[in-house]
Amino acid sequence: MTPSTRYASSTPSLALREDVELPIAAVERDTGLSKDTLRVWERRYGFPQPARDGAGERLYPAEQVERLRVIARLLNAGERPGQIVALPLAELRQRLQANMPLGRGLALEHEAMLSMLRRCEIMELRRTLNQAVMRLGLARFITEHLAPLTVHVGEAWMRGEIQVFEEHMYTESVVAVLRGALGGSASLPSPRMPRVLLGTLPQEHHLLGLLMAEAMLSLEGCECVSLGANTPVPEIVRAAQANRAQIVGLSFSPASNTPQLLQSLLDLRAQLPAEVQLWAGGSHPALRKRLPAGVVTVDRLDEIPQLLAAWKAQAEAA
Amino acid sequence: MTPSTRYASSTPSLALREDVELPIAAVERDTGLSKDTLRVWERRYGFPQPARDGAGERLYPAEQVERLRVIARLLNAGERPGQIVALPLAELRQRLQANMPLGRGLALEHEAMLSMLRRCEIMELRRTLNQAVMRLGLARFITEHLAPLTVHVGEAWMRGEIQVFEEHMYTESVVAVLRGALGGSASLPSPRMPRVLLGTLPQEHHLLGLLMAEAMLSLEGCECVSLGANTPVPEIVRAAQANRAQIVGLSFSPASNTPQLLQSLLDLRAQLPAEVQLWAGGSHPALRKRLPAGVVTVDRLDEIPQLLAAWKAQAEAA
DNA sequence: CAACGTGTTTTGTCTTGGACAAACAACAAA
DNA sequence: TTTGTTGTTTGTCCAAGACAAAACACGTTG
Repeated sequence: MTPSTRYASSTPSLALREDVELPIAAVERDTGLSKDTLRVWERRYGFPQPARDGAGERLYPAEQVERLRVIARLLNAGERPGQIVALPLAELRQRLQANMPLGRGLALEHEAMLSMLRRCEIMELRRTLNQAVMRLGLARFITEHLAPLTVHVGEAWMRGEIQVFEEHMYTESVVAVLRGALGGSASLPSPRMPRVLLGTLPQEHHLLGLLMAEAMLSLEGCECVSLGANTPVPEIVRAAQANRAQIVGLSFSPASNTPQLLQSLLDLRAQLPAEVQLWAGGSHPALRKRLPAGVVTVDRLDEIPQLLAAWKAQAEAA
Repeated sequence: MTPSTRYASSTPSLALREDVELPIAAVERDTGLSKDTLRVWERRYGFPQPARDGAGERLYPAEQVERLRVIARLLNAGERPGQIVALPLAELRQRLQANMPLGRGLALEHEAMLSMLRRCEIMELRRTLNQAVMRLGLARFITEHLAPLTVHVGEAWMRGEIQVFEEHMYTESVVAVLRGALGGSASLPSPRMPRVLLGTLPQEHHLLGLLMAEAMLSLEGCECVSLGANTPVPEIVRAAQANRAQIVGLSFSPASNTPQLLQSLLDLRAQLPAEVQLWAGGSHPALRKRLPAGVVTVDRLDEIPQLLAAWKAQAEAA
């Protein structure tokens, strides 16, 4: 029923070797490029050029899959297939570097936390984070520490400097700290503030941005209902209705693809009542450009209080 | 890049109407059935039978999509396509009812919580959960309340009695409560207890079971590192190594498919050092059957203390 | 009764090459 | 700078056939 039932991740015995060859379904899963796209690239650009198994089915060498992964990232960054698919790996890597906004100097404290992450000192990391919450308060902690640190982790992952599992560990640690901090304070929602429904669309698994937004909103007195990651558009509409939400907030990491993002925002705006505001936030580049009418861009987390003030003004006018 | 860029779920103005027709990519997204499968069913079983647009492309009426959704659920429950695809909707619905183990009597308190969920009284739900934690303590709360309630929610979802967004809201609420409770107590890990690495494999998004396990383990004094949902096998191996984990715990919801589960366990067991125990838990039916050698089954959450005792005994012998 | 082969059927995925519409770039005109 | 037009790029869809893995049914053995 689901893709890749047949082959799974079967690397019989000598796993973790880098010379394994993946069938097309596995490559689709790993790179996010559809089977159709993989085949048409092969026809048009001559890459990838997978080997074939006994039955004539494609087998992609790990090296080509890696190259495809880099290509997929560049596509996300706005490059076009015809320009880059045939390029050698070194050239691709170079362009990736050029495209990155190249991380500015990082605070010493942040460096320390990253080093804890690399050394897998999870408990120590959590303790440090918790102390920072205590010292600065939750709001300042998020806007001044967590947001930039998370962006930096994301970029380091894009550059391949951080392993996937380290990024997972980071996410889990931050979730634990934030939820712990939120649960402890147990701020009561104010009746004057809006009910906010939060979520991310399908294909979008990063929920750190969402969680930080939830924290900021809760601190301002909003009643937040989160749907977590990966909720389809019609379900968000139903949830907004059922919760009588006054604002719907979505979060987009740089990973999600632009046309789908825009289309979903358009759909959502069309299906939500006009009096419900639609907020879009996250570090996706498309959010800096012009969005569909009636979508509020949340550029930075520390704008949230102002945006809420604007909402209140508008609500009182009506 | 990703599927359904072209059509998305574009339902221009009259949204939520039930007579819209969806293109094949949208149906794939909505039902989880691949485009190939949809086409081959049409060829073999005569259903679905989509209309065609001007360009000869399939357009599925909403009614057929709904029927496909029911079919997909029945497949998950073990039925076979040839037996059910051609059946009318009423018959399908009937089988869905028959297949369910029909929830045994539910405690009044649980009924109350479900009704809060349906009425979207999230804050009330969290408060009730938090009170139960206080009253019973975290361990009893989890084994006696949360575990059965979560199973019940999962079954209700399978039966279609609970909307997707309601299930998401439930998950988020429980995560908030559990993380809050864990963060508050901040139990220090004991040096005598094992370091445990937790995670779920790709395609497995349900992390409530994992979180409950993490709570139980932490209460026993284990140092837990969670990778969250959706971590590939090789990354789990790397993480286990980097964390010097002594136990690796995986969680499987009934949704994940059996052959992939078994293959992954086999892979993982082969790649982990022999002295690292591999635990598999969750409500997936395959866990009740015989698993690969060297995999410990965690049938119920309240077995965890005994299993830990066994681990300690074995560790001291070596 | 469980466990293990063996043969048959079911079923999802992969293959091919062609077609086309939406998205994009580039240039022209208001 | 904005707006419209033209040409190119690019991902998705279609068709029917082929095949291997999973599931089933059955008989046999421990």
